[in-house]
Amino acid sequence: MSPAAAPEAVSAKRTHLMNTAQRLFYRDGFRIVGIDTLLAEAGVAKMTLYNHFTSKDELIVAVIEKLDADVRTALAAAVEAAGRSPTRRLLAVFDWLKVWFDSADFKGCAFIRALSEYPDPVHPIHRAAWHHKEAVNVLLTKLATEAGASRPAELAAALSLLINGAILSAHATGSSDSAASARAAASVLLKQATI
Amino acid sequence: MSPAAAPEAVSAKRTHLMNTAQRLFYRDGFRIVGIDTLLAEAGVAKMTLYNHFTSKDELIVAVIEKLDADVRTALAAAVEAAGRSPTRRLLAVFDWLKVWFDSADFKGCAFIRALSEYPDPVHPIHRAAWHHKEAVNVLLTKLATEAGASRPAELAAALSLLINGAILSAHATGSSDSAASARAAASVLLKQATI
DNA sequence: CAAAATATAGACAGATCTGTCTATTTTCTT
DNA sequence: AAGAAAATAGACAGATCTGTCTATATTTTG
Repeated sequence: MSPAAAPEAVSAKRTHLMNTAQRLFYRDGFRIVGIDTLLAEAGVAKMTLYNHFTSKDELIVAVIEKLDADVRTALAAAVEAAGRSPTRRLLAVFDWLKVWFDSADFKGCAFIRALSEYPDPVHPIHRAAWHHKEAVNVLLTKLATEAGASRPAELAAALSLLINGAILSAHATGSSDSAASARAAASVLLKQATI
Repeated sequence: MSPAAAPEAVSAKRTHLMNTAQRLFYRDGFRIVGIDTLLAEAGVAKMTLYNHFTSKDELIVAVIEKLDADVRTALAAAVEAAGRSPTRRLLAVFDWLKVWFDSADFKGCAFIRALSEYPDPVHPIHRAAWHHKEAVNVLLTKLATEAGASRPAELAAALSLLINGAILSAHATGSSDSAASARAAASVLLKQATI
């Protein structure tokens, strides 16, 4: 009724475009998927895209930021579902990884792939992708603190390395074994950090 | 004199082309660097390229395989230079990482970036890149065995995750700190594995 | 219902891409 | 010095790319 009553869903077309973009970019790659392919798949006119985004790069950044929010929400939910034991909560991250690795359309990490497709560290897409990894690291630091690690930031840094390494390995091998390797290593590091 | 006397250096032009390709691909990316750009930079005719390689993809695979050999040689040398202590030899890998991260033109790992630019796991470029990571893992397993790890393959797997995670982090942050994080974690895991 | 905002199809520009072909020149080998 | 092999420049095809523009149609809003 009054202005600013309905944020509306931002725009159905915009959302649909971003969903299709996310799916195609993840399946085939950011650079290889062209605007025309995306528009045909989404069934949306070209000018609609360019009315919502000034460029393909801006669309990619928007997709990455949306995915960042979604992944963080899912990860936080997985941690919550693990109960109250700080150790279990921390290790739940690695169980969550395994489930992800075993999912049908798993093709690595969209953020890591974005970092690599846009290797210039000052590129907005590169930065947006890394921002997600930093956010996850903040969560890990919190979990490490709650688990009583003597130097939580240090433990979280190591866990981040294990996680990203495990994602890479799972992508290349098609196996989810790296989740167990990472979990086992994380468990050792956690014990060592809480002595 | 007799046939097969001189493998020749395979071909000076071919080598020069591959060197230029490696440099440009690493600097800017495999997909973004076009054949024409590469040829202009190398000062080589297009038909020379297509006489040595059937396609751009084949050139990329050749570049990756050459880089694989070079990196493995450098890594082995770094290990040898670390002396005879098995622990020192294993941890030398992480010191070598730090030097690499701090080098002027460091832009992440060409193999990881190739994996991400060609995300389809059956793509020849993806496979060639992963082959390198497997070869490094073999070296790590050997070092873990010599260091007396009870389950060397398990330790090597964890070290591989730390290494690849550290490379990603160094690329995105521009800092070599992740080498120290990975080294510290590796040290803990090694001690735990040799109790 | 009328006005304003949004979406449409599709042509278009201009650049780029990989790979092929040809005709000429340079380099190597004997 | 002569013949074979390798490299050259550059045109060319045909496809693709991002982004712009226009004129029409649809949807939303007051």
